[in-house]
Order: sequence, then C-alpha cells, then structure tokens
Amino acid sequence: MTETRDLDPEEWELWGAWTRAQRLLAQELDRALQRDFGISKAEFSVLMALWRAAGRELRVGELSESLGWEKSRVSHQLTRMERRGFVARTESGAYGRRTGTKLTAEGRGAVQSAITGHAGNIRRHFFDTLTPQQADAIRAWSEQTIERIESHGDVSA
Amino acid sequence: MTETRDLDPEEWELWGAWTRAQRLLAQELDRALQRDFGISKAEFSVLMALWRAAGRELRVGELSESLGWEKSRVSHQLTRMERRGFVARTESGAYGRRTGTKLTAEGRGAVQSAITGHAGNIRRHFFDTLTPQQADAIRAWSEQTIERIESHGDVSA
DNA sequence: CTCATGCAGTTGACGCATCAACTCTAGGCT
DNA sequence: AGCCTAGAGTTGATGCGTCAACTGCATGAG
Repeated sequence: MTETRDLDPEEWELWGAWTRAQRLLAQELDRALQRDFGISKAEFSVLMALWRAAGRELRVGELSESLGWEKSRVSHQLTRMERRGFVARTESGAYGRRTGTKLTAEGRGAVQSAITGHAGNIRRHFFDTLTPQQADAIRAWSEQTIERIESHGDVSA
Repeated sequence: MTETRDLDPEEWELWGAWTRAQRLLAQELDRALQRDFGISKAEFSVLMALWRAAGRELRVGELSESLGWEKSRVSHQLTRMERRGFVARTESGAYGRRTGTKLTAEGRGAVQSAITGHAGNIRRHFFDTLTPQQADAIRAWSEQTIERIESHGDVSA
C-alpha cells in the first residue's frame, strides 16, 4: 500500500520552498519577538495560555492540552520561565502534590506589552500577504492535516 | 506604519491551526525517518546535499548556501554526523586549511535507503492530501514569502 | 494490609538551532 | 616588514524539543 515512488524534481522543489518559507516566517516572528520584547515564541505561547486563563492557575496537564505540547516540554519550559521570573509554581499540598502555575507580575507585564506587537507582526507577515483563496487553502489544509494526524492514533490528544 | 491592531479570535484560530498543522506534519515525518532509517531530518538534509554533489567534496560555505542554513549550524551538524560516521572532513592543507566534507560509505548507504521511503512519506502526508488549488495556493504563498523575507535584507542569502 | 497499575509531573540526556566570540589564513596598505 | 581587515570555519553557551526513565500519589484487587 505504501506508495514508494520518488518525488518529481518539481515536487521536491515545492516541498523545499514550502518548508523554507515556513522556517523563514517563524524565524522572522521569533526574532522580532526577541528583539522587541525580549521573549521567545515558546515563552509567548505559555504567557498567552496563562493570560487567557484570567488569573486562574493552570496545571501542567491543562497547559499541555491547550498548547498541544507534550507534558515534558511544558515542564521544561516552565522551569526556564520560573528561572526568568515569569511564572510561579504553587505547590498546593492540599489534595496531593499537584502543582498549579500562574503568571507573576513580571509575566503579566511581558505578555501585555508583547501581545499587540506580536499580533501586528503576524498580521503583517502572514494575514496581509494572503489572498482570500490562499487563506482558504491554508485553512483547509491545516484542518485536514490536524484531523488526519491527530485522530490517526498518533498524538496524545 | 506598524499596524498595531490585535487579531480577531478567528484569525488567532487560523494562526494556531496553521502552526499546529505544520508542527504535526514535521514531527510525523521526522519520527518516521527516525523509526524507519535511524536518521533525523537534519541529517537527511545534509546527506541529500552531499549526495547531490555526486562524490564531490563540499565546503561548509557551499553546504550552508545549498541548505539555506547558517554556517555555524552546518558546522555543528557536521560535527555530530562525523561522530556518527556519516561524513568525513578532509583537511586539505594545500591552499589553506579549507576543509571539504564528503559522505562516507555508511553515509551513502543511509541516504540511499532513506530517500525513497522519505519521499513516499512526503507524498502521502503532503502531496496526496492537496487539491490542485491548494497546491497552487501553497506554492504561490511560499514563493511570495521567501522572496519577501529573503530579499528584505533579513537573511544571509 | 500489600502489591499492582495508572496517572501527573519531573528529570537527565541528547539532538537541533542561534548568537557571540574566537582562530586561522590571505591579501592589501603604509 | 608590520599591520589591518575580511572571510571561512569553529566553539561555547544557551534555549528549544523529544524520549526514556523516574517519583509520588491514588485506587483497586488479592
């Protein structure tokens, strides 16, 4: 069943262009975030997730779910961000050793100042460059792909 | 000039879906390469570049150019691959201390066995899931994006 | 009670990726 | 000659990301 035929040069080229474009865009956004606000894309994602939780503490599992990241990745990321002073882990010994995570004042400040700028960058570098047809195609492709891979017994969620 | 307006929830959602889909796909391909052939995507890229050079030794700068990677990244990658026995660095003291890099027999074997399988995975996970319109949109977007970012005084090349 | 099983989270090792600082060589200038 | 600069390549530090192995607690079976 596995189609083992090689790709045409033209297909290799499209594949190469696609992955290169993605990388360039991600890099661009990442660098801007770093330059303008001193935080990384990964940090921004976590800050946003906690920000959206509106003060409520989130557990590693919830963050993992909402970000679509592995728990281990979340844990490592929180460790780094705790070192930087962006988040605090509260060890509520109440009903077990469950740990909640919440933003510190510094974390709140960082996300507040970054969010508008980052959104603007995404708009300029992504949304503003898309024709409606391209946007539709990308939306469709993204949904297909997520559906296909995630439900195919491959990933946690 | 910077458009500082935030994104609509709908836009955030598209953005999130798109980045998530990319990550899932890349992960899927990476894992398959690792599982089936014991090499990583980065290793595959370097092996392919050297393979295409058809036996000729490449210098770090040439690899850097052809892969679109930073020289430092290439250097680190070659160090790891040298450790694994996939490439050999020849220190031609002839006209300076320029170092060429070439595939070892093991490296040749690895790329030969991986290439068809990897191409098949890309076909199944990417090309086979695209409608012609989607393929066109993705091609156009990729080219636009590469052009826009690379020529905008942002990246080496 | 005691052990197995399972779930939440952490940790260590390692590869990937970037940045800044460094070395080595060559070539040009005075 | 002596020096300066530029380019090629390397190195170390650090963050990101995955995997496998681990800890601690809870629950259910014997």
